[in-house]
Amino acid sequence: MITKFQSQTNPNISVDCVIFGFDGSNLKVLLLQRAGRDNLDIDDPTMVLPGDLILDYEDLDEAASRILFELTGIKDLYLEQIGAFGHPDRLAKALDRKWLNAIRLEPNARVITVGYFALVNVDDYKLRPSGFAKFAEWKDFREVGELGFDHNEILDKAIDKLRNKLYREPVGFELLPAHFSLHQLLSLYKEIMNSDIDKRNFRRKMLKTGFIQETEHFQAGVPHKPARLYSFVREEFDNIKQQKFKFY
Amino acid sequence: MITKFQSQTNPNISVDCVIFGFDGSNLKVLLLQRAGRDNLDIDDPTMVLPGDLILDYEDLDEAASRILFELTGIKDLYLEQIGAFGHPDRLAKALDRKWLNAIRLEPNARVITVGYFALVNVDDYKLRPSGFAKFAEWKDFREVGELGFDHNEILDKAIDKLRNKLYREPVGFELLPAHFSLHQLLSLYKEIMNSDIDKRNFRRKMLKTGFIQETEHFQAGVPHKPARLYSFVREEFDNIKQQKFKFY
DNA sequence: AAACTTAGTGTAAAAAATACACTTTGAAAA
DNA sequence: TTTTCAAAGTGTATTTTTTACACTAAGTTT
Repeated sequence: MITKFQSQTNPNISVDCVIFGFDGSNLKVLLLQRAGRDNLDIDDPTMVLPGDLILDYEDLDEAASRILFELTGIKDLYLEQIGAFGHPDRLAKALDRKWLNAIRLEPNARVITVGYFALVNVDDYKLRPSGFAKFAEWKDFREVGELGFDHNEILDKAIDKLRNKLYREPVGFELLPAHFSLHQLLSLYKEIMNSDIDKRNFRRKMLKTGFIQETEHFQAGVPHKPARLYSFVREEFDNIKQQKFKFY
Repeated sequence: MITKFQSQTNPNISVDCVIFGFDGSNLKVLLLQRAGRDNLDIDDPTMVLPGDLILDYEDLDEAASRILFELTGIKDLYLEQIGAFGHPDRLAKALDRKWLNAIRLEPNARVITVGYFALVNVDDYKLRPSGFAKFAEWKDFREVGELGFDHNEILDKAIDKLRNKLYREPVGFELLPAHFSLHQLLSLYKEIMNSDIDKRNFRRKMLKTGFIQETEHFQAGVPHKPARLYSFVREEFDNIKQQKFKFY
């Protein structure tokens, strides 16, 4: 990912992706170990977000899609820009510099990065682990340590954006399989929003929205009453979307 | 603005600012005519958002502040990043190319721009019109025509962000004088949100928030009962900010 | 003093949010 | 086959919020 096409890349602009996944109880972030053992002989255990310099004729969104595809094999996943990060010292830590010197054609170039967050269904991801998977790790978002570059800042912003988004639109479905139980959905909301939500009220409210559709499928292989599975009907949501205005 | 410091600028990264103002009934955007008559002999009537390449050791926010200061003389104004815009063809229109060739040291460089929106109190702005003012224009945001580069796209995104922001936080105060009537505030909300809002309900709701404080000042020079003026108490808002979670 | 213009106010009805606890169902174990 | 276990699934009453709606009050101008 890193050394390929280096001559066609723009040395000043990169894209970094925060890939969120949900394992049923915790919100996870996909992290990479910066120095893949076999690419390089520098010993650098730093974890980072997946990212790369952009190619010369590539739009920013395309660059993000490319990086995500190379990493997960998933083509159409939910992707949203977080914003640009451009502090002049964002690449100034000692280990960051060492890595840049080993890897980049222009290690001293100033780089602005554009952050993205992606939502993936972890099950899909497991289907085609890429060559990177060996050095990739799903990490509980609350337990992420110090990352390379300014990636902690990007991650924080991503979480913020995700919360804000979920507050306004039902993006949570992107993190779940096509058929999910209301319990799964509730857990997801609780986890992302970091708050308790009443089960009965949640059900009522969700079902009333009209974009959660009952299916004929049920949970399987559980040692208790299996829950009915539902699916998300995007069209219904799109209809409803003309939200009422509500101000502070 | 444009020719100054050109050798210290990064040729690949610029900042563009959408400056919003409110004249009491309409939301305005500050536009510049791209070719200042006395700088250049190219005849280019294209209107654009104020913007510039960033300086080598300047953070993105700093660059936006600098541009805003140079233009308006205002130092501390509300500023928020919109995001990065990087389509490979964003500078490809014929007039855009002509302008770049006339102005830029590296006219063919790919440029990613980072958009910002700023909220200013138009009264403050009037106090110190800069040298640019002659070629600057406050334009009703609904009546902006075709701008240079991809600036229409940036403007659209800015309006979107502003609405979203206002939906969640009382940023409207940034557009008003320190003392304002509830009527002014209501007009502002109606205009930005593009919707009718009931006067009595608005008053009640606003006053109940606790961050609108009654002052002893009244409107002056109006041919009718003068309205009481209020002020915004940021601290109160900050206290309240731990908003309840509400989902779709 | 009359006319004009905007400021400023209250109530009732509907909708939404909240708090709260027991029964049902299927699988597994006894 | 019965019992146990674990999560699924359900309803109601109260409070809060939202909405719709029209007249009086207070200055200024004529």
